[in-house]
Amino acid sequence: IILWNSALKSLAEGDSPCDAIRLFHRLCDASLTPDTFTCSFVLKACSRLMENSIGRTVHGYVVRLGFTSDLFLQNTIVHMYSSSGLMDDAQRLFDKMPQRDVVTWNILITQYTKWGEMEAAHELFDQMPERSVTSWTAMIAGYVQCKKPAEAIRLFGQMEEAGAEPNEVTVVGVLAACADLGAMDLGRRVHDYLNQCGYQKNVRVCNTLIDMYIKCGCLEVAQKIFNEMQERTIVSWSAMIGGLAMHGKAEEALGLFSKMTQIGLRPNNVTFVGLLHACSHMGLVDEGRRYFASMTRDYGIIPKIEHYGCIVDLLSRAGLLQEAYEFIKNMPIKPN
RNA sequence: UUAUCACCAGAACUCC
Repeated sequence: IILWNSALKSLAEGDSPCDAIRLFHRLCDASLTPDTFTCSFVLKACSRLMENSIGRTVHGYVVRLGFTSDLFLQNTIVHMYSSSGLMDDAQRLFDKMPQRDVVTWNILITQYTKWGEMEAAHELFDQMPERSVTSWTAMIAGYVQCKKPAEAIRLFGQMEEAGAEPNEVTVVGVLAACADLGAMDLGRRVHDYLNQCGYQKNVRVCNTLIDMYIKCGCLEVAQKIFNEMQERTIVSWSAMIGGLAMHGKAEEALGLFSKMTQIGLRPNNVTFVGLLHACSHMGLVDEGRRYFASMTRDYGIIPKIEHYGCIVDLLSRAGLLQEAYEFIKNMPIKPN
């Protein structure tokens, strides 16, 4: 069963979680008895696929196998229901659980925020017996995601008052809120703080810092952080390219893009939005068209509505209205 | 041997 579990784990965490479910069925057919680990991996696969009907079946197995007192597994089930849209089922299970831990609460809080139900999330947050850093972070990130950055920052203040230590993930949320608000003063303070903690080595932290400085109009600092990063991801590059475009530095954006491809990093669809945006603001019609073509030809990226939007924008700004109109009429996807 | 919670980048319109 251990071997099966290991295989299940990697499938559940890989890019084809439905294979984990298939394997689980084979395991059952082979009349092996799943243990708690087995169940947790299938449930994880279900969560990732938003497969709540299979998830419910697995929940049934868990009950039949007598695993209901395993808190770890119960939490996984709460996660499965809530992340796949069945908040009511999740809440019902939560309500009748004989014991809960901070993770149980965090899961439900996070999922309420994901579905935009900040009031419900906050109510749970107020009710929970003890809060971990994750609880605070989940709420802060939730407010950011719901476009309430001021609330996020207010909560961050309360977190400090409560004496909880923010970690890397927390600061990402706070920095994102600063970016949305253009609150560079607080952003800088957080930046100082994270330098002291050594968090500046974290790629996601740096990416968010870059984004924050860009949104606050401080391109130089963003660029400096980008240059000094020990390791960059596609997000780092895309943020920087998009930032340069945002500030009218199309040449530099295009230059950075070619540097990126030279080192063999593959752009993704977001990178192309930034690039096309740069072209559109500089009136680089031909370049824009070339990048648009290269996107699919060289990188196999299927353009989405936002890419078509960029081209329409590019053509229209350049005064090529007729062509823009033709382009819309010929789009293979439905224009919005 | 293995399991559960939080975090990063993107166009156009409006406002700033």
